[in-house]
Amino acid sequence: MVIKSKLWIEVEGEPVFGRGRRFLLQAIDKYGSINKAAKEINISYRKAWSYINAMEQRLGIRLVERQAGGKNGGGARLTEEARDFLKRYEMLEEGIREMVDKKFNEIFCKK
Amino acid sequence: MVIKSKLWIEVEGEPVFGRGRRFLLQAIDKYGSINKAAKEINISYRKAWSYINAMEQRLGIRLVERQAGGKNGGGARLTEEARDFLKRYEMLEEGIREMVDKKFNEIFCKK
DNA sequence: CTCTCGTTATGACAATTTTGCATAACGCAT
DNA sequence: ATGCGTTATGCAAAATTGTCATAACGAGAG
Repeated sequence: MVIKSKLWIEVEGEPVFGRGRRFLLQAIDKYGSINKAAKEINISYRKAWSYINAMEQRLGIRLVERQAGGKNGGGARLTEEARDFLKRYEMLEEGIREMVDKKFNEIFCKK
Repeated sequence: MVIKSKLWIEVEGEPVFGRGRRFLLQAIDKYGSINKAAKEINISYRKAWSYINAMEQRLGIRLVERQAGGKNGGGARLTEEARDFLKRYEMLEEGIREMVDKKFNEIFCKK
């Protein structure tokens, strides 16, 4: 029996950011490619692309600069806005999971 | 832009308890009927029934005593185990949402 | 005894969402 | 021109979720 928690941000009732999207952006930053990033976190390119589009549309911010074709086939990189958003989200997530786990253990396991 | 959080308990990778199931059990306790409880929280009886079955099977605990037919057509009531589980879950949930909201405001709204 | 009533119980089908596949377009390098 | 690895996107398949219809139940009324 394990505890799970999820944290996400919504705009107009639609999710725009959460742990999965965080990992996706981080991986894009690491590889400079949506394709490689999607492989890294085990989702399809299709899904990654959908995520990015939805995020950008909902937030009204450009998060990922993309180029199809060119050197090495092209690639993608994060905008400054994306980095800022990512940084804040990381701060938000920090400590929450640990707190939840601790509480769960106290209540369901100890006694 | 709003923050959302979710908390649930899994057994063998399958969800067995969360906020929705909590409301369901509480409503069953209140009305003595799965049917009425489902209406109260706006889910179909079918879904409520599936939730209960899955919970009981995964936890290996009987949570809801049911009777079809009889006085008033029958009904359902929580077992002691269900009440205990419910109580612990309420303790677990308590304070977490508030903490998340506070953190979110500090990070995303203040500045 | 038979009928009624409001339940629980379940199967079958419909609708929606998610996932995966195929393919086009791009632009630099060779 | 051709090849390469990307981004971009339509479409179908698969999985999930929701809805509806209907059976069974058992006390109580008549």
